[in-house]
Amino acid sequence: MARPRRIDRAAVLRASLAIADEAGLDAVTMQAVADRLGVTPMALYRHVDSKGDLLDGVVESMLDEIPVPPADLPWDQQLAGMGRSLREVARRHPAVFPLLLQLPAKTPRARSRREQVYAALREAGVAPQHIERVERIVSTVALGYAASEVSGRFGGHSSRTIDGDHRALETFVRAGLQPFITDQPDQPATPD
Amino acid sequence: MARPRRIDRAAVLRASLAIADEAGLDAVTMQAVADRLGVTPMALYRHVDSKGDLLDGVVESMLDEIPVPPADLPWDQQLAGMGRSLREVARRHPAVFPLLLQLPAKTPRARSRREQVYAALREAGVAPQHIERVERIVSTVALGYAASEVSGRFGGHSSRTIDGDHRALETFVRAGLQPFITDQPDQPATPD
DNA sequence: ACCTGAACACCGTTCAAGT
DNA sequence: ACCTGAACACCGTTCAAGT
Repeated sequence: MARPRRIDRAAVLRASLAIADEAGLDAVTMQAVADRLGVTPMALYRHVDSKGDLLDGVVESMLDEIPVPPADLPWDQQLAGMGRSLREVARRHPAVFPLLLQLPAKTPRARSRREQVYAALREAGVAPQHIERVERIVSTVALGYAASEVSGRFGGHSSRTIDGDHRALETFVRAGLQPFITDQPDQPATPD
Repeated sequence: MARPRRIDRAAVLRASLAIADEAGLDAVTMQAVADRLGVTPMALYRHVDSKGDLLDGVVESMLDEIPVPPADLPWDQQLAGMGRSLREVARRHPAVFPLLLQLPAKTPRARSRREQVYAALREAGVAPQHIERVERIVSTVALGYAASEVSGRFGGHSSRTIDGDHRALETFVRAGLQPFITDQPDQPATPD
């Protein structure tokens, strides 16, 4: 006889993320997650394969919090907007966010975020044969910088310094892109 | 009566790193580390405060493997050389390397690596008030990119693609630096 | 179909005791 | 000073059993 399901995978991931936000990654225990959902630890195994699978799911679920930027914005504002969103997600989930840099970006969700960056880079005039490479670079700076901030790698600097940092980061990326833009013949694009 | 010490902190960190390289981060248990050193797990606590302390030590110990580049090289070759070294360290220690992005860079060792980058950036002509900021950006791309590669975030692409990626990364960084270089008045530096 | 009780092997950490 | 034996609370995971 079929029972009504009391929890599902999404609920498990949500509870896990909440615990990580409140008490850190080590606090995310099958026991703690189960407690928060009002079930026993064993019940979780119907919805996640293992703790590793649970963690992967939690990390990826953060991608949903990055909004799709309006497509009618200029490319540099689209990129800057995504960067800002990324920082907000990082600050909301400081314990989990850094793991994003270790998650293979081959899931449908990761792919869709990547497409957004492709679109902005195309609009910027980046040559087609460089688009994928440049996306990897741009995404890595944004991700790595946000991760470094929330994991305290830069030490505690003031919010004023952090704001300046991000304006500098935007300047850096815009300038770094130049050699890959075709309609700028004075700066040669890298071969291959 | 003083016994001869059979292990020290350096030996503990070395054994831990070797285990992580061979079998991954999860394989690094107090038991496994102790086994490799021929002692009991409890013996480790005289040399590390906790497992977290052990892991921090292992992560930081990787910094020793980055050689100091010859100071008489042009700045861009110094930077490129450090980037290459970083990639080699990452490939030697794929399980541990990504944690470098989460380690507060305030230890003497991290500070000394940072000074090297400062020196190269000064030689490049980066304005003094931008040096620290730019170092954070440049180090983050290099670290983040190497970490992404070894943790498989980019998926398995061919070694040919990877080489192209790194030439592109160097081009990107060189170009991104331009706005922060004082003796290039056509590109205004960011305010603050 | 979904959840639980009982059980298993393993984990990090402590503390008093040995040399 | 350095290492060990014994013990503790906790961890992820399994499997048969309940509804």
